Amino acid sequence: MNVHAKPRYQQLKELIIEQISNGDLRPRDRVPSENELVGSTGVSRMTANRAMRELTDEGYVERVAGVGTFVADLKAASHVLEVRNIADEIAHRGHTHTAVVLSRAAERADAEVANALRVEEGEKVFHLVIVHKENGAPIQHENRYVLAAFAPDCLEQDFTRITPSAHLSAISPLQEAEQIVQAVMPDRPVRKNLQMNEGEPCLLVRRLTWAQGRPVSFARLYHPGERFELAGRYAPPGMRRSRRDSITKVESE
Amino acid sequence: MNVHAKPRYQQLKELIIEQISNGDLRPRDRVPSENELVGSTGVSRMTANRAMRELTDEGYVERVAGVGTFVADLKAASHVLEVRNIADEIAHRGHTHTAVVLSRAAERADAEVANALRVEEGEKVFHLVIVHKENGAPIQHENRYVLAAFAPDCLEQDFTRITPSAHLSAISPLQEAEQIVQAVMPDRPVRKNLQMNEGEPCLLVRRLTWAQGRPVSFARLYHPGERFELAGRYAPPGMRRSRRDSITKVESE
DNA sequence: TGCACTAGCCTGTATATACAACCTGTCCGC
DNA sequence: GCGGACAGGTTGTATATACAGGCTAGTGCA
Repeated sequence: MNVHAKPRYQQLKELIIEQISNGDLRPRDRVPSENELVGSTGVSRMTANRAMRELTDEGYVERVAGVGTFVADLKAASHVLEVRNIADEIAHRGHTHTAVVLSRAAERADAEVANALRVEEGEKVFHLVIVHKENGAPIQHENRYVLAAFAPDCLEQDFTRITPSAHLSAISPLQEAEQIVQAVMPDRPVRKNLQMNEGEPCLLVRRLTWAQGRPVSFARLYHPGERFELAGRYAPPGMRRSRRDSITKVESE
Repeated sequence: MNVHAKPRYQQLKELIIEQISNGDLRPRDRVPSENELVGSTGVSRMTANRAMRELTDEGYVERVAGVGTFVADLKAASHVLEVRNIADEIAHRGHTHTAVVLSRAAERADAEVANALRVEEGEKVFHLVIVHKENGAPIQHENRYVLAAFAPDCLEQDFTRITPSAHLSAISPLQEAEQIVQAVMPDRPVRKNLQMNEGEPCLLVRRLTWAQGRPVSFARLYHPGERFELAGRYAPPGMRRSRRDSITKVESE
């Protein structure tokens, strides 16, 4: 084997992907079994197994023990948006991130917050309002509630230097998140804090974050419609494209 | 080995994940080498290799040949939104999808479309305007341009039965997509077609789709702000959560 | 005819072995 | 003192082998 050649399992994967792409193999078609691939390509069964296993993980094929391997149905159009930490995004563009803490307080959860965080009404929470700026232009109005029990020293943090999200991660790795994106009209305080024109819409991201098996933080993130874009790049499972290609972009000025 | 036990490589993965979760292993810490794992757990090196390789794919650890394996840095907050085919989404909710084709025409690409599709100005494209409805309520205004060379029989399709996206997939599997989400105010025709109130914002998804190595379609998808939400659920790489958990949801009425 | 069993293929996992490529620290010669 | 060669550990890949367990079709018996 040529030293500079791609690994065999990778070559085999690309061979199958090529046949799927150009129509030689269509959805539901049977893919040669591992032993057939051993016979036709000369690799060992373990190598064929690895290739097919990775194609399974990547969504190209489906396998049934005892039956065979089949080309997966097209997942028609499933596109992905990646939403990154605001400070990281800004840094990634080489811009400077600053933040202004408008308010920080310990509160009792009202009905809406309690419902979002899955706790009893009246549970102690910290309430933060922060405006994030990119090169001085306001880009995100963060209205966040943090479960006090999870982050007891939350109010002592310097949120001009560390985002609440980063502080939460530092306490315990974030397990998962749910978020909802909507277009809304900002209320007056949000509009003024983001220095938006009247009649301009906001992109609103509502995000619920889990850690240690329970929701620990709920945030409403408002972004000015004219200056903010969520961008995502999607490649089908296994195109071996770096995850880092997904970016979130801001149009500033 | 007990017949009913989980595979050994899986047990080993969970062991490492547990140590990362509870803080025994912290980001940048060194993870035992494959040979050390062989010694401490009794599995073969190939089994340890598979476990660590999958942990790498799933983002828990990073490996450097010749050096070792290290716990990956927390990707602070990287959240994902999955955007699915509109007809699938509606069907998934058990609602009925209908579509109205407002216009279909062969055109020459103007500067903006040509730029988006990376072709020369004047290239032949098909232009479709379709309103998608969920249980009768307009939910998406689709303004799409399709490269004529890629889908020559595009204008003959019955787009009340098959979405343009599905038709494109049928020609050739879609390779990748770029999309940008923004909050905007609709122009008059869009507002009327979506039966929106004046002053109500739109969620605008601009999507560029690749197939066979080149962009083949560019679409602007407008959604009424008050009735539409993009929802995403995110779990860190390797939580073994089904991809299907990610949903896009519409609040209807 | 109908049913149970089995042969044979398939995937899934586990192991031992081997070699290549990569990285780092050390030792030796200049 | 400096630099290069080298040893030893690490990951990455490839193979042969083995056995378990799932599924199907066909055989053969009642």
